[in-house]
Amino acid sequence: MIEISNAELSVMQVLWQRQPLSANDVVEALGNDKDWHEKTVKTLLNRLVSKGALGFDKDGRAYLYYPLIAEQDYKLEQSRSFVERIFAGRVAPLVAGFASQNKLNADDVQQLKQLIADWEQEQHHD
Amino acid sequence: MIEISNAELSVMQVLWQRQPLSANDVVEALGNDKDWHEKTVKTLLNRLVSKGALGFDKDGRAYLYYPLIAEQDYKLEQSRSFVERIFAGRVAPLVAGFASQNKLNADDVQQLKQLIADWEQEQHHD
DNA sequence: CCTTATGGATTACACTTGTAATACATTTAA
DNA sequence: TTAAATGTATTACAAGTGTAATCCATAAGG
Repeated sequence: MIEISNAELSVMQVLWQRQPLSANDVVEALGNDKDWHEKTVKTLLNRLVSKGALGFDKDGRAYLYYPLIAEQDYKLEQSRSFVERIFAGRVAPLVAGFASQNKLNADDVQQLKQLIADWEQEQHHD
Repeated sequence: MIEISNAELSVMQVLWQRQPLSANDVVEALGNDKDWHEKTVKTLLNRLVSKGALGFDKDGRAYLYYPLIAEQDYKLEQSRSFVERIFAGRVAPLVAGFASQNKLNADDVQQLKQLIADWEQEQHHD
């Protein structure tokens, strides 16, 4: 899988939200969170293109960038490898950590319950 | 928080399991999984000491290394920052990803249910 | 005692990453 | 029509990382 660095990820997030975008659009979209020079963002765009994470179409002189890898795929793979690395592949201990730090709210718990219900439903089908 | 690289983390895991250990013990313990030269492991030990992640006592000529940061603390912090970076701080979507890939087993679900039960119990106390 | 092996310390070196600056080719404005 | 602005491409440069090799002191073996 393509390696995307932290800084690059921020750029990907923008383009996962809205695409295609010109370099300037991306710079602007990042403006709120990041304090990056325009040149920095362009470097990141370039690197992402080199890595095959972004593609672009030409729009006159400018480029319009779009993601070549799906957000879902990327996040799944990252989760898998993170949980593998840190928790030997088990996700429950990670959630336990959140729980222990009071980082779970009612929404999270609601969603988790739903996931569990779905999972159990699934088991019955087998 | 101290930054620990991937390779360094493998060394930490060994010492979190058993401590203190000599450099050679660590090399040996890693032997199964990693195909690292002894010199490589010693470099990693050195870097971890520089970073303040490991300490050591002298045992004659050799050093006996031990962790200076707690496994729990480290993993909590890593989880927090990972989930922040990838899932905007919400843990449920991560679990959903695992669910969608059939990466949840009965054990995981059992543990999650328990966590939820504990969480709900906690709410009542407030 | 002298040589060799062994432990840690220092050095190496290419690649990635964060963070731009500079160069170069065109548009566009004056 | 010429200078300034603007887009991309190339170059920069230090810090971190993976992966060792070399150096140096000393302990241990012969």
